[in-house]
Amino acid sequence: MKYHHGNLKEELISSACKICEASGHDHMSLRSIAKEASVSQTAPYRHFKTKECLLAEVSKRGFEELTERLRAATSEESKATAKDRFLEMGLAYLEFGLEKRKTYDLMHSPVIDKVEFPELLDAATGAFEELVQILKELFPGISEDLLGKKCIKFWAMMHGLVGLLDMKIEPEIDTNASSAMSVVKDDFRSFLEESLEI
Amino acid sequence: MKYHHGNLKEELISSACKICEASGHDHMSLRSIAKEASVSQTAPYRHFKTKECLLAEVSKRGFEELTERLRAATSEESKATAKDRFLEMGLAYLEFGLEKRKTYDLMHSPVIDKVEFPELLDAATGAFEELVQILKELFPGISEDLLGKKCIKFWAMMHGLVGLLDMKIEPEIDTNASSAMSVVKDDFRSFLEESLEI
DNA sequence: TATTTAATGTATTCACTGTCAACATTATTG
DNA sequence: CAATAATGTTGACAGTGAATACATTAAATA
Repeated sequence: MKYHHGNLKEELISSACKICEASGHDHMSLRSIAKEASVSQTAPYRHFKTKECLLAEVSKRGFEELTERLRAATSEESKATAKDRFLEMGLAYLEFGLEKRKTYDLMHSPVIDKVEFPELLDAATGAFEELVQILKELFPGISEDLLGKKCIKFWAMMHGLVGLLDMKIEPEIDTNASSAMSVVKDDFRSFLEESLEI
Repeated sequence: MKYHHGNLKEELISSACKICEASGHDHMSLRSIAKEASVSQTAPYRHFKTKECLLAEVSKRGFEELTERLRAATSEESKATAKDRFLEMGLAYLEFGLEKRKTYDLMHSPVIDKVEFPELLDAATGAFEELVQILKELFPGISEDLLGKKCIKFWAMMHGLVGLLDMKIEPEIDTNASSAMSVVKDDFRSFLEESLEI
């Protein structure tokens, strides 16, 4: 058992990611993270000025993974049409939001002020940029103005949908057909397609 | 200074609401709430089994106010068309989300599991029902299936938009015209109108 | 009305948290 | 090889949610 860990920073981050996805970001304590990395409770302070900095890093990793998934979904290698790749992107966004629900929460939690973490903001913007790119391809020559609207519309719908899928607020209408989940499962394509129009 | 407060439960809730909107739900401590109500730090436990129960109450009040605002916006007294009242509702939702941002965060925070608080879930569903009603009026005889889709689409867009307006994730396109805020200010009506189509 | 009983508020304590300062060990470098 | 920087540990502090035992008052009952 050597005194110096060697790669503690990385290990702390991955421990934090693990705990986050397992228990949610409000159950992430520095002590538990340190314990997970088999290190003393104050060791993290050699690598992160504050707990928030570590959380910001976890959040950043989340956005990076999201970006990666969105990029993969819209990869031109698939030789699908731009529209199909756009639809794949919507699905990828939702899948990420549902698979990594707790991380997704952290990424959008107000406990981390993105303004204080430029790299986090960059990572978040990077994910957004994937959307901008595919929409530019889908609508060649589109005005910046209209492009912005389409982006926001799509992003808001996706973000809102992920939120709804967990809230279980459902109207008192036919609970089977009307659940948010059913929209995703049965009609997500048309749901998304429609979002292209403005 | 009498020993028994008389109306402590209510005062605790309003103190909690105050602190929530002032500092955000992750800065709400039972001690600060109790202090705000000029009472000992364990007094809240006579009225709330756990802190989460108090937070749930604050969240519930939030949904009730939202419901009230949505109802007012769609009130038939205005004699406006159903469509106009629907648009007013969208605006009211956004206004609530922006004015009471921190409370809105609590209302959608995963720290409160709505399944454990039926009354909270009812309050949340109540707000949703306002949307269901106006859409039923707007589309007489609409199928339950389609109604559900329209509801979810609107709700997701509104929820997503409120989230985006605070995140400040903006694409690297014209930052003035493309900001989420500008969509709200300049084109919210058409943005919303379009959301009616499916 | 008198007395019992339930409701409500307090004081004390506990384990846990983020953070800090002081110290120990190891790696780096002149 | 010695000095110094980097990295990890120990122990402490104030603030947190929560539980317990106790104090005070309101309500119910005889």
